[in-house]
Formats: sequence, structure tokens, C-alpha cells
Amino acid sequence: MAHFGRSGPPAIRDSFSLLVLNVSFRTTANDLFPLFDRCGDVVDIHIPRDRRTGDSRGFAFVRYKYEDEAQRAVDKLDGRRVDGRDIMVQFAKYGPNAERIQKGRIVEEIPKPGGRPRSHSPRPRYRDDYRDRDYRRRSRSRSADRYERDRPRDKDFRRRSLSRSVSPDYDRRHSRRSRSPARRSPSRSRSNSPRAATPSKQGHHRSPRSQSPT
DNA sequence: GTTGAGCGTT
Repeated sequence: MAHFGRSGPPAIRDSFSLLVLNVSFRTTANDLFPLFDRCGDVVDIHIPRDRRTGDSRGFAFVRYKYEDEAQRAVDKLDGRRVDGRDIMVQFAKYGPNAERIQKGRIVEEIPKPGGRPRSHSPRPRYRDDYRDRDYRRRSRSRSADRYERDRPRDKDFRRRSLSRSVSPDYDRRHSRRSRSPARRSPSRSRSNSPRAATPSKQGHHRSPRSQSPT
């Protein structure tokens, strides 16, 4: 019943795949079940989720028993407002079973048990195309934008950064032993760095006594 | 806490 995608797709011999788009990210299969179930017998509902976060991608797949019900749902639930968003119901075109789907009708051939052809498998070679599933960049949103940022490829840069960190550190310790350890503005120590100090901070200083007690 | 064109099994 409400356990969709738990034990995999049940009896997909004859079913119609419907694609529901424009659904809210919070919408779940259980939320669409009562809605689509009213249009007919829903065989199964699957909502693709992200492997990283696990959140819904914003669309779901609904399988009906008959095309009549599927078509009805497309005409009835299509444009329906769900969770505050207008969903779009349409027949699934692509998918793992799309090759065997005709207008939404899954004409999957059932392998006959015991009747295994010993001659030669119709598969010349194994399907190593699994890697081809590079999972197209569907997340063209904030997530992608953030990752699109220029990443530091220069490893030397990182190393140099580390080395540079050591120099001032040594100077600071040395200076501390030689000079007065206390009462030393951090900004002054910074000036000791081999690199030219940036006097850009010498604008104007406000009174330190902002809240002086009376 | 956010986002929004499309096509699916963790």
C-alpha cells in the first residue's frame, strides 16, 4: 500500500508510467498516492532522490494499471495545485524501461523460466556503461552555482601559503623573546613580515571609549 | 530556512 519503492516495483508487467513534474520538494509519494489513487489504481509511485542529500528532485513517477486511468489522471491531476505548486502530469518518455514502453504501456517481455537458450547470449559483452550514468547535472540551482566556484587547482599555492605561515611565526617568537613579550600590538607584529605591510587600515580610528562608565 | 528544468529505484 503505502510502501512504495520499499521492495522495488511490484508487477511491472503491465503498467503505465506517468511523470509528475513541478511538484514541491517536500511532496512525498504518500502525498501523491491519495491524489492519484482517486483517478485509478496506482500500481506504484517512485520519487527520485538525491544520493548526496536524499532530498526529492521535484518530480515523481506514478504507475497506473490501465491507460484509461493514467490518461484520466493526466487530464485531471494535470495542473492541480499540490503543496502550493501546480504539478504537471504527463506520460513518461525516458527511463530504464522506456525502451520497452509504448506510449506509456510497458510491454516488458517476461523471461521464461527453465527455457534458457544455451546457444549464445544475445549480449555480446557486458554492460559496462554503468559509468555512463554520469547523472546529468540536474541540480542547476544554488548547489551547482556554489560548486561552480573556481577551485584552487594550484597545489604550489597551498604549499607556499604554508611556508609563508612559518616565516612570520618564527619571527614572532624570536621577536617576543628579544623584545618585550607583552604590550605589543598584533598589527605591529604583522608588519614584521617580509612582505610589505598594508597600511590600508590606517584610515581613522574611532574613540575606544564608546561606553565609558560615568 | 534556500532552488525549479526535467525523466526513475534507493
